[in-house]
Amino acid sequence: MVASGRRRRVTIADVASHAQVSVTAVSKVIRNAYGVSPAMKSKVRTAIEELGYRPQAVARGMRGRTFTIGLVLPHIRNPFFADILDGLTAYLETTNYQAFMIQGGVTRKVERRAVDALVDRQVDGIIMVAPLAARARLEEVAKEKPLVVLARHERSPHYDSVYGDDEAGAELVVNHLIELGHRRVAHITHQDDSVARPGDLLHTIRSATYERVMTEHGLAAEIAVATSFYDEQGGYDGARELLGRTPCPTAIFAGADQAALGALAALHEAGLAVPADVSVAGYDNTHLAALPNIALTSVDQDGGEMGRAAGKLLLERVEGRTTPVRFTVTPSLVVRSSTAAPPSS
Amino acid sequence: MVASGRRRRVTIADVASHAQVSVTAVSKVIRNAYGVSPAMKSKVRTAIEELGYRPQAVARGMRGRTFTIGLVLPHIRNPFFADILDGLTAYLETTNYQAFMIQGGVTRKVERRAVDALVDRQVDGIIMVAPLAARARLEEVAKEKPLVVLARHERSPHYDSVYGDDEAGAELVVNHLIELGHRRVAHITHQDDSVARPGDLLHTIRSATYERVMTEHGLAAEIAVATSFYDEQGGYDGARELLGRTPCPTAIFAGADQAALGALAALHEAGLAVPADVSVAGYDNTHLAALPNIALTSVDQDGGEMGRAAGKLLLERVEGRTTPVRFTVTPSLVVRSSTAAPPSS
DNA sequence: CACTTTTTGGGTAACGGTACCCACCGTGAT
DNA sequence: ATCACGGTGGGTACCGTTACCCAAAAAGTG
Repeated sequence: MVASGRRRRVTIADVASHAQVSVTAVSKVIRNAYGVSPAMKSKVRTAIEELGYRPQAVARGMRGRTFTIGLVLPHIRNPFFADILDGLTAYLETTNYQAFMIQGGVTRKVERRAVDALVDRQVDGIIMVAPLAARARLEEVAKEKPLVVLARHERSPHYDSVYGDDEAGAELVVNHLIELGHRRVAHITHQDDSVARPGDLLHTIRSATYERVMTEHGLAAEIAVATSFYDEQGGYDGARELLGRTPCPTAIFAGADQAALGALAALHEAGLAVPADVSVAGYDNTHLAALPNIALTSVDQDGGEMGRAAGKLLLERVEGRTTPVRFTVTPSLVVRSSTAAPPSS
Repeated sequence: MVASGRRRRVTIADVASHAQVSVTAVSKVIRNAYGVSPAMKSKVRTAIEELGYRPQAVARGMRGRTFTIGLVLPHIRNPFFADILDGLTAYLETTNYQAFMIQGGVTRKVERRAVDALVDRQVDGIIMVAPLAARARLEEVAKEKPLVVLARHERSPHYDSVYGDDEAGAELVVNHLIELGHRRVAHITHQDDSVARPGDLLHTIRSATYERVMTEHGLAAEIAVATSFYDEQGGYDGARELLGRTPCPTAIFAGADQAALGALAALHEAGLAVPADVSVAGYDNTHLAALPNIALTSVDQDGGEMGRAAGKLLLERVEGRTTPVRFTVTPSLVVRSSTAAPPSS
């Protein structure tokens, strides 16, 4: 009645007395545990229905599961993350689990707080997308909760990994640009607060692959890398830096679509036409890349599939699996009109 | 030791025995309740420190608060939502609370599931951004948990509202376009699964204001509205529909930046130059609008401020306030080069 | 100095479920 | 008729924390 005195929730005891059975019986039915007759089952089900009972996850969590999993995203500005989330959500809809999202942010400290917050709230498992933490820290986390790591090329015995084959993807892009006739292909890469092994980070793999492929084509001397961030501002800054060098590149491979958008902006501002003067390619094939006025050549990797896989692997771990599993996605190149042969000059 | 037997967490009892005090004392210290001597306080603090104790939110939730609040976003594809989330997160950092995000999706059914999931997990309060639910349903939710509704112009006695002055914002845009000399100004609006009163929905307000301002300028005959969605595809479709009409508009006011991006794409595809042939304006002033190659005229409303305000109001309610509060943000127009005088033809 | 009041610390019953264990029942085999 | 047994239902301790209550000690009062 009082404003602060919110309506008391229906509990398992209410259901039990309404159905004239024991609390245990109700619990068994909702967990569909062994040892309940069909008659009991339907009697309890009816009572649950009639009272609109929903078990309180928090209370369940004290003894067992909360049916909650935590998704740690660096931020929600990258549409590619939205694809991952959608895939995960779609998968979880077939289960009793719910995913909550929390921002891992741009520093390890914030990321740690986010993970701690999830652990403190007894989630049943955690999915971390492109985490900054060192591998040792991830294994710590995995010791507390089932863990799946997305977008890092690690294989730990203690958690599962889901990632795209960034080496193959980067190779597709760089080869594409070189085949078009470009020699001065530049690259925009990312640097953050991460302390993972460089070889495990997707942006490091993309940039290392860029350098390798350039070298393999005898273009080692043309290697030009701008280090900034995988976001619009980063791409803008990176492109400006590259354009300031002499000679100026005829193609830019941005390690992410978001950065590619920033690069397009910088090129526009510099009065350079795309692709007539400079070609631009990105990575992730976000839906913005498909817009006709952007028409960005990009690497497609199925984010939805990655999210789905992560959810599936995580629940397997929640159910008890302890052997590590790795799930990889093969990328493909989507050529659009932001890339073309270099100016003939 | 066993793989499934994860390390037992440090509990309040461990802290108590380590500090040689009672469980009650520890509880009092972490809640900083009344009745603890400074000596006791420091003794307990040290023990907590030494054991690395963190209270388990789930257990706290059984008696009181979980220190968790739930944020229901329709989706995470709109960068404007990211601004809101950042503002909220920044505010909550000054408190003990943590926000978890969940997708409300595009249908009322999914939204309901999301809210139920939060309630079942005993969050202390809920923030819903642009909810689809009817007002009655929102009041139901508010009966269960403290609630703040963002981006809907409702004033309920049972929850708080935070929104921008969409009437003022829309007026700014339409006036701007008319002052530039446009007469055939068209509008792209949004339609979804919502069953709120039209007058409470921001997109309805924006479109109604568009019609009102047009009429006030004697342009009632020029009113042209395409109904689709506030996203890239919706803007694309809407613009194509508008371009198919005769006479074709010289300016398009898209109700959201995301839709404006789609409109830009459609115009580009149709071979029309912006702003030479057609001017385009959006709403929300997302950071994409600021990119030089997009340079979208848009309405700025401080999403971060809205998120912060929502967090503050919600915690006030959690603390016991029951009188409704309304927080509004005054928008401002940011003119960029996507709008100019109409072709002289 | 006796007596009240305040301060400080602790015991313990909840909170809402789960899961272990036990009792009962009817059946089929001996 | 006795016994063992799978199937079914229920009693209850426990999960980690809070908040109510009480007791003892300390401080203040006449």
